[in-house]
Amino acid sequence: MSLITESKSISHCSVFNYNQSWYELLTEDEKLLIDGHSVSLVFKKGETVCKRGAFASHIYFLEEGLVKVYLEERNKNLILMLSTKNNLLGLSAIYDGNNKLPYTVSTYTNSTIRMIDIQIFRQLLKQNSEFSFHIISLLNEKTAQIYGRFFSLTQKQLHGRLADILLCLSNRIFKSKSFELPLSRADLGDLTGMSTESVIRMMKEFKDDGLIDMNCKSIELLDVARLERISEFG
Amino acid sequence: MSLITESKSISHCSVFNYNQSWYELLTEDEKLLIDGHSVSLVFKKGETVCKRGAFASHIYFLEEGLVKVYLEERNKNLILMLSTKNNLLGLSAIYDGNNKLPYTVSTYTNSTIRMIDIQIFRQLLKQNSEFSFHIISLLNEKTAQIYGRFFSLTQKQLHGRLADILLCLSNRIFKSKSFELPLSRADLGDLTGMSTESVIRMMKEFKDDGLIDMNCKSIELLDVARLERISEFG
DNA sequence: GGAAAAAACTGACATGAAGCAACTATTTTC
DNA sequence: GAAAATAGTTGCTTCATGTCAGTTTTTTCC
Repeated sequence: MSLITESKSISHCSVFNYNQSWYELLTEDEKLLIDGHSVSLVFKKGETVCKRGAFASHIYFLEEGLVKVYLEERNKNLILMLSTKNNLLGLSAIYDGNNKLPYTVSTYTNSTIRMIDIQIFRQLLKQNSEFSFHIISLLNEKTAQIYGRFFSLTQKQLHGRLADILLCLSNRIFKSKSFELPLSRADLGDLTGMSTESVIRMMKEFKDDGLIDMNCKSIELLDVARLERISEFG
Repeated sequence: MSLITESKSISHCSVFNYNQSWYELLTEDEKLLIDGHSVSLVFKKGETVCKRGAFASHIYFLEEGLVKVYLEERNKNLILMLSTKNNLLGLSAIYDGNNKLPYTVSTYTNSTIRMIDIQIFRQLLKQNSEFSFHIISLLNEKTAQIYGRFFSLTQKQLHGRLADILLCLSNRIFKSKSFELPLSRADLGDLTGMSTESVIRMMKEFKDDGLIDMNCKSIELLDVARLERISEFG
């Protein structure tokens, strides 16, 4: 067997969707510690969970809902990823020296978020290496996804980027070819690095070409194979 | 004191430059294990150290030299980061399920790289939580940097992106306002997401504006304050 | 040390994609 | 349930940036 595998094209997806097995790696005592130092809060649609630059006081576990993780500066936004339930957020704030949040998180739908004391989380990482190994694994999976999006947004043009995001929404978030979009066109722009107007124009073009069907917020992918080709050839 | 700090602008740097303190966190036995399961190799300028898609067999510790970490696909390249000595590479390959390298690494200068058996490295991560905590910290620092570049390349235009990379080279790699560039203009393009021709034009513009002095491979930053302003305002 | 290859540069040109302005549709709010 | 705000849409214009084709300079290597 060759050491080099067929070079699969670079994945471009923006969703992170992990299971909660991290919790199962903790001992009973450690679980109690987490339980005793966390609270579950409900955020309404559109609320900000945490803000880039703030001191990181918690790790966030998204129990229910849909959120965006993004960077904002001078009316320019870049959505780093979308996250669905059972996903840990704020892990990136764990590093020596700096303990500020590197991104802002806000909700698309009403969301339930367990806020875990970051000191406790740190302590568990330092004492339970099975747990910290799992977290490393998790961070690396996220990083690989970010790399894919980085490539998509910097190397492909509008068609490819829009195809990427539509496929991603269908495959990873809604797990169906037709779905109701909770994001605005402006959000799709922040996700694909294009202007709102271009999102609209490009989506209309896709509709005219029979790639998708679309009626305001409801979207259906009609020709996935062709979308994948568009995604691949940029 | 406010919980929210002044929102410092998003860092955009592409270099990673850590010390080797990870090694000091190992016990004597563990150090011996690493020593016994690693070899130090010399790569010549321009050689490929590892290739995206290959099964990850090693963690790479750059003892000396300068390398680029990048994605390539269909004659499109994106340099994710540059790395100088005392830096671990290939950590991103450590995740459950998938163990393929997410990027390609090649050298700019003759480089000495210690290749550490990835299974041993994994084992140490699983048994020494101080060590794995440090690796988490390290991964997160890298991720924060990638976010900054992601923002730079997707939200700024050419002036800003070029200013970013020049400042980065000066501050983080060469630690001097004047330096001999080991990268080609095409590499600067892959680093900033612009075409080679645009790199050349933009650098000439910077030279004409008195921001930098430049003579082929040797570059000197003349007006750092103005470059920083250009970086900030995109 | 000189030929060949690679990298750097230049100008003309084409175009992808953003910005703007105006208008409509939909949602929120009191 | 009307008014206000927000989101979606369209055509037009502009400009930033890539592409191409050609020249010059630098580097590589027998």
